Amino acid sequence: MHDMTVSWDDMRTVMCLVRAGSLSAAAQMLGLNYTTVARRVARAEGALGVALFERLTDGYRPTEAGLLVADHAARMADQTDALMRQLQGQDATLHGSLTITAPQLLIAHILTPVIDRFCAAYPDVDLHVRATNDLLDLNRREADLAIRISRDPGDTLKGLRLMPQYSASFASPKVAAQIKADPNGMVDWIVYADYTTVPKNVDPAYPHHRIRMTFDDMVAIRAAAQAGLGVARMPLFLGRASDGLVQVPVLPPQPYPEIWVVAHRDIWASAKVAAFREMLVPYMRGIRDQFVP
Amino acid sequence: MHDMTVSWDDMRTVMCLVRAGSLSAAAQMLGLNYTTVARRVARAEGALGVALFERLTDGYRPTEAGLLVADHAARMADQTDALMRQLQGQDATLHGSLTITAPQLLIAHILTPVIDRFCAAYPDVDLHVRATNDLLDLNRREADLAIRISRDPGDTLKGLRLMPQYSASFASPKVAAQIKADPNGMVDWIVYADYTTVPKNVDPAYPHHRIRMTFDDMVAIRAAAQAGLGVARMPLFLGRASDGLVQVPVLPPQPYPEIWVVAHRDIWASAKVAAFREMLVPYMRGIRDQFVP
DNA sequence: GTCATGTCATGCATTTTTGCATGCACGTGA
DNA sequence: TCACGTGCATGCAAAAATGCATGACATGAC
Repeated sequence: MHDMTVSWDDMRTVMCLVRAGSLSAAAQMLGLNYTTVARRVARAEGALGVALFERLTDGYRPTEAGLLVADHAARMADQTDALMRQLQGQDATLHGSLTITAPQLLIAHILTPVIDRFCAAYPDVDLHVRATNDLLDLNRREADLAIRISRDPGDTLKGLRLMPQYSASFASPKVAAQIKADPNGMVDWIVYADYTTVPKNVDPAYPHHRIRMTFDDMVAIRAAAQAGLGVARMPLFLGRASDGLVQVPVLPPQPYPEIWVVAHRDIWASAKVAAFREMLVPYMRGIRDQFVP
Repeated sequence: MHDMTVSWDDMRTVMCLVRAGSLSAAAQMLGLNYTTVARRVARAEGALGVALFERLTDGYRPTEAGLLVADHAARMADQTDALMRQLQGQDATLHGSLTITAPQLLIAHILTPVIDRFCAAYPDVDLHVRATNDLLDLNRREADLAIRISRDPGDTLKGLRLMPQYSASFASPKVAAQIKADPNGMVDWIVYADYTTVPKNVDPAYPHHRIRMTFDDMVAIRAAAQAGLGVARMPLFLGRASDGLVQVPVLPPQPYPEIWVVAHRDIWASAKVAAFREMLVPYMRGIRDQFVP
């Protein structure tokens, strides 16, 4: 023991255990049995001659040395991520796996035709779609290509602006009729997350506003608006595509974050990513009027 | 296959194979059977879905992808090296392994008393001495501490100047007597490696010189001088300490590269390295007159 | 041509690693 | 207090990785 030669995979295991906090969680990350994690960690400690964890009843807590190992292993993981990207970037084939991500509602209302067409055109590509509002880490290849609603394509990422976008106010036809009948009445708003104020730039013709409720999810906001609970601000494409909603003039169309397609520089030009982009970009150009007033 | 999850140890194996050029050489580097190397490489290729090597009759030649993997693995290796140094640097114990390196002749004629004393004072330290003129890579922990004859302590290394040093000309007593008897006679030189000229700054009282032979090793040069084959330039400490050699005035004492003790910054302050330094430095101060005129 | 030496591939036995099942310790909440 | 969940250690059997032995092939020396 104490020969200072550790298996690199054992270092990776130590890193996962530090991050996960318990043997079983780390094992799940690695797709291993937790017993194996425990044994690998013990082996690493033997090889280094240092205790890397304190064994507590509620889990493994890293020592200073354990944190040091995990830190260096994290940088090794960065190297493997970079390698995978570069290999993927060199990949000139149109088969194998391609993972894209986009916000839930953009996929549901806008992107399904492109996805459908892409699958038909490239049947050998194994397309994975991750519909989430979370910003997946393209550096770690959680996705190869992302369609994002954001002004910022990101630092190590390459991006292309697909579309300008506007938001406006929408409500159920009944609520819309009430507002039209009585502009001086109280307008009830359904707002996103922790916004505690009514949107700015509302039309002065409608002087009275209040926030009736908040949600942290746009699907829920839309459902509430559809149910007649109030007025919601949302992107034009979404309000227009939603049954049971009509645009109301309370909030005139406002600029909203643009739609971008982004990918890591390393894989931007790879065959599968390029093929998807070449289908996506003209399609989005063709439906521009769904996004602007 | 082709799931893009490679074992880190397999990446290390690929790196070694790229560097070694053949399965057996790589296996020796890793302390493995060459069959294992071949199987790990095959497994990595399967996982990445890319050929990493061309199998030729005279060895494995890396493809572009293979070089890419090796490159990233090399940076991972840098991380492990840094980790080992930092762990070692934190080590406050006075037992375990300590590796020092110094030029062969410096050890033989100067350092043995220090080494002896150190082993006596710290019997729990497992001292390894690497007597070589090669500059071992302290970044890769080929040694923990080095005593070097060089003006430059190195970039990421920390150094302390131990001693200024001078060289001079030495020869067997018989040759020395001949030169003294006939300063105008031909002085035969034994010079180092590919030096094709007689040392500069020779005393003008001895006008005729020629290079009789060259060696690439100082031990051999000294032996030749001792055998009466000619005059050799060497550090003062070496000529003075060698039986059968006397200083000759052909070349007056010249400044020679200084003696430094160097270690990587990360481990300079570690207990064992510090303990050795604290024994080495005063000892060298006390024998200064062996090195200067 | 023949031999020696280097390379790699492959089948088989051994060693090592891994997963599973069981048992134990320590909390939490009924 | 007692059941229950979570987290860990350990013994044993299955699975995987490894080493060894053999054979094929190319190259260069004689």
